Order: sequence, then structure tokens, then C-alpha cells
Amino acid sequence: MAQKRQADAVDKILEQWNRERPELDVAPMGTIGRLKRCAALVQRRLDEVFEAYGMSSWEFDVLATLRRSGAPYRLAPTHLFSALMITSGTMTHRLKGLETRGLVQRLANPEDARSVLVQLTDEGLALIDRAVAAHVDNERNILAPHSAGELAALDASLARLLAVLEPADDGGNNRT
Amino acid sequence: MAQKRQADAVDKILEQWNRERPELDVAPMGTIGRLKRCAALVQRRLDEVFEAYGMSSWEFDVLATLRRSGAPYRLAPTHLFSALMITSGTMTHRLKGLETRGLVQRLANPEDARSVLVQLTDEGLALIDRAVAAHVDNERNILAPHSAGELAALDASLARLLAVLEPADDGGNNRT
DNA sequence: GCTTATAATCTTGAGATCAAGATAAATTTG
DNA sequence: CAAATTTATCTTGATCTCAAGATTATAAGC
Repeated sequence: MAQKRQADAVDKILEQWNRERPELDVAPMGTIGRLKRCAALVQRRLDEVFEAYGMSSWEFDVLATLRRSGAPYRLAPTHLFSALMITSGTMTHRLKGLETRGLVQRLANPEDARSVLVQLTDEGLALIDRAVAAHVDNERNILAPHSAGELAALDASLARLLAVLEPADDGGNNRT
Repeated sequence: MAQKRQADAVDKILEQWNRERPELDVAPMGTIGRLKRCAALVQRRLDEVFEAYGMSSWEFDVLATLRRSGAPYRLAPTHLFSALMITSGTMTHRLKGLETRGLVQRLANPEDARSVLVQLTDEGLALIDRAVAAHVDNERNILAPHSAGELAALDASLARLLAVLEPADDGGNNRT
């Protein structure tokens, strides 16, 4: 048997349910509870670096999506909100803020007058290029306590879970 | 070597970064990206059941915390917002809504006039007792495509990650 | 070329959340 | 016991988000 690990916050929740509702098999709560809790705690650590670069998590997400699309760092809002799993209205709001800060600019799309193209400004490009390096370092630090083998196992497990969750996802945030 | 799995949305993001910033080792982005994406996709699935019971995710969380504390299903707001990783102001707002719906009631604490005790009403107890059973079933269905061995590996990996993340967490949402 | 349907973006209104601080009670210190 | 500190909750103001629908442009059918 594997070494018994110390009880964490999720184990305590499961114990409570076992006492109160012993007829329920709450094992799935453990796995999903840990998933959610890990994600929330990791997000807090990520936010620390974003704050150091004067941006919020959502600003990083938008700028990074434009940056990794490659020169000329230009995408339609529809592409952006689909990729980021948010609604079109939220995207409008985000772009307004980023444009006010001078990090992106909106250009008319010569091929489709309904749409618009969002492009990183020089300033936006410089900011995200610095921030993303610090961000990956931060992520590496967060994972640093784990061995390479542990990380490979975690990544493989999450990839299998994602493979099951993702096809069912229609990206259904689009508002038309 | 393990069988090569099909590329998922996160793999595509990593490929883009490798092309644009080949000097960065973005492997940590893969693991953390999958963690966040799995958590977001799972949340959507969970919300479907909450909606079927006329509640939102946060309402479920508060009622479930009270329920699993055991009879008389009564906790102080401080305990609740600490357990739920939210601020005190958010808790006040949540309790107002739940009290308006008649699912909880607020009682004066005879032992400490600064504080208040929140208790499930009969209606709140009946609702959460039905909802939690459906919720666990839903979680079981979400994980059903995976073998017992896969689930054990996922749970063990997440537990190790959580063990590293959790001690560093001071639960620092309290406003005083 | 009209008419209808589809598509892309933006607007509006409501709700959730946080940070900061206000209020008030209990506790500690001298 | 009075003052200062700590503790528990609530209030305020700002921001983010979504759902629904308005606006405008393109595409398809006839």
C-alpha cells in the first residue's frame, strides 16, 4: 500500500459527509473538491505575479492570447472570447479597458465590416513579453516541490480528464 | 513509452508559445493550464444540477457547509466565509439572499453579542438534502468514463499538489 | 434585387465579488 | 476600571461577469 498521507481540508469535508449521510458514497467529491481547491489556490499564486506587472489575470489572458497568435498579434473578438471561454459582452468590456490603457487597438476589418480586429500595441507587446516570462517562472516555482515523476503523473492524469471533458464542451459562450 | 494521446486545447497553446518564444520552457503552463481548464469545465457540469434544484453554486456551497456540520446545522459567519475562501462582505451578501429565500435564519449568539449564528431552516435542510444526493451522482457521472485506477491516480496526484499548496494558504480572506 | 436568415459586435441591466473601512462588542493591559 | 487592542459583522463603492437583446453587416433563397 502507498504511504498514508496526512488528511487535508477535503478529507475533513468527506468525513463530515460520511457521518451525516453515511448512505452516500462521496468519493467523487474528494477528487472534484481537490481539483477545484487546487485551481483556486494556484490562481492566487498566479495573481501575485500579475499584480507585480500591473495587470489582472484577465488582462494577462487577453494579451497572452494575442501574443502567442504571432505577428501581427491581431485577432477578431470572436476568436478571443471563444478561446477564453467568456461571453462576447465580457470581451467588449475587456477590450474597452485594454484600449483605454493603450495596450491594444481596434482596427476595422477590411474583409468584413461587421467585425473588428484587435491588435497588440507596441506597449502591449512589450508588457506581455516581460510578463509571460515571469509568469512561467512563477508556475515553475509553484510546481517545484514536486519530482519530475510526480509532475508527469499529474499532467497525464489531468490530460486524460480533460480529454473526456473537452469534447462535450461546445464552447457555448458565444452570444450571437 | 506511453501511447501518444491526441492533442488537446492546451497542447495547441503550448505549440504557439514554442513557436513564438522558443527560449521559454513552457511545460508548467501545460499542467497548470489543464488544471484550470478541467476545473472550469467541471464547474459547468456541476452548475447544471444546481440549476435543476433552483440554486446557484454559491448557494449550494453555503447550505452544504451548514448541512455537513451536523445538527443543529448552525455556524458563525466567520466559520462559513473561512471555509468557503470568500470575504466577509461576500458572506453577508450571500446570507441576506438565503435568508430572503427562507433557507437559513440568523440568530443572535447568546455567548458573544458581536456575532451571529446562521442556521438552516427546515426548508433549507430539505433542499440541501435532496440537492446533495443529485450533486454526488452528477460528480460520479462526470468521472464515470475513467477507470478506477485512473481515478485513484488522479486523486493521488491532486492530493500531493494540494498538500503543497494548502500549508502556504493562510485562508487570507478575512476582513476584520 | 428583395427578403430572410445568419453572423459579429456592442449595449443594458442585474448580480456576485472584493478591498477598504465603519460599527460595535469582547478582551487585554496597566 | 479605563484605554487600547482585537474580533466579528456589515456597509460602501468599484469592478467583473453574464444573459438577453439591439444593431449592423453579410450571405442565401427566390
